[in-house]
Amino acid sequence: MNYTLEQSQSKLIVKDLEHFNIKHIFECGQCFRWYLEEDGSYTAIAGGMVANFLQEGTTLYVEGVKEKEWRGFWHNYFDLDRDYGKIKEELSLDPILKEAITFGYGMRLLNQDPYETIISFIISANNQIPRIKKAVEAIANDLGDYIRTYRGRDHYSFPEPGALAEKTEEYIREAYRVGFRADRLREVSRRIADGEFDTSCIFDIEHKDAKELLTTLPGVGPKVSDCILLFAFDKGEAFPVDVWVKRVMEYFYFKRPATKKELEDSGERLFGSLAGYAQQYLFYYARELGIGK
DNA sequence: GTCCAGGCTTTCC
DNA sequence: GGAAAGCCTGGA
Repeated sequence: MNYTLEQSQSKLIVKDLEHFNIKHIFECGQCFRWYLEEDGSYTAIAGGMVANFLQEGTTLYVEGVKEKEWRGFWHNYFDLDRDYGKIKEELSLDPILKEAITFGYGMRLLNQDPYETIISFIISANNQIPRIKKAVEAIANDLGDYIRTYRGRDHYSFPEPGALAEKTEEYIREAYRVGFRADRLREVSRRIADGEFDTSCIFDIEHKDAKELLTTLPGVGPKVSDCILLFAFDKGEAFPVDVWVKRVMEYFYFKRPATKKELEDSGERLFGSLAGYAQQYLFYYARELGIGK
């Protein structure tokens, strides 16, 4: 993408951002480590950094990030090498998606840390976004490294797998309020820490095989697996079917109740290799408008 | 092999 | 008090 970077005193100014809206990006449910500040800016923790983003039009004011860090981390985190204009054009051939894209025009799929994403989405099962955010934050505050204090809040990085693997199920359940998910978090962390499960190889295998491999982890079913693949492993064809996607697909496309398999297959059938992008536009659209509820 | 009901922790609306 | 970005188990 052709944008320009400017360093102005303590802030980094990113100009001429296209297909980029910080609210759409953080509030489409793909990421849990962010805070909406009173001035409408977003503070996010990623890559061992705490950054604050305030968007005005196509300009982004960034606090806490140096130019080198933007180029070395945030550029890729925000998926800025991808041509969203082309993706949106192709998906807009579908009239329903055209509407969803008009609504969430600035959504981008973040490239997030694999382990943090795996843990976050195991926690997401049968859970609500505010609670998921609290649990992820509690884990980081307890086991992560202190980064800095910003607007009165202390921020910590997300820990390495070994840290959670060392804790007991009881401790994890009570300290982070994750209920029945506690032992899954411990076991998955242990497998990754011990090298039993190699996350890096998932980048190199195709979506279907990657999904099968991830679902061998306790707490990772088809939906959670597709979320992890879409948000951390660059698998744009992954189509996570959650309650909102079920609602929106039944409401707009099937116009009747659909089976689990019909819903899972509909991503590839309707949107092909862009199913994951379609899913995000539809999810944001459905949830913000309460469609099918 | 596939499908489905019931249970699961806790909090938020 | 029901619902929540579901998964796991057991049984048909």
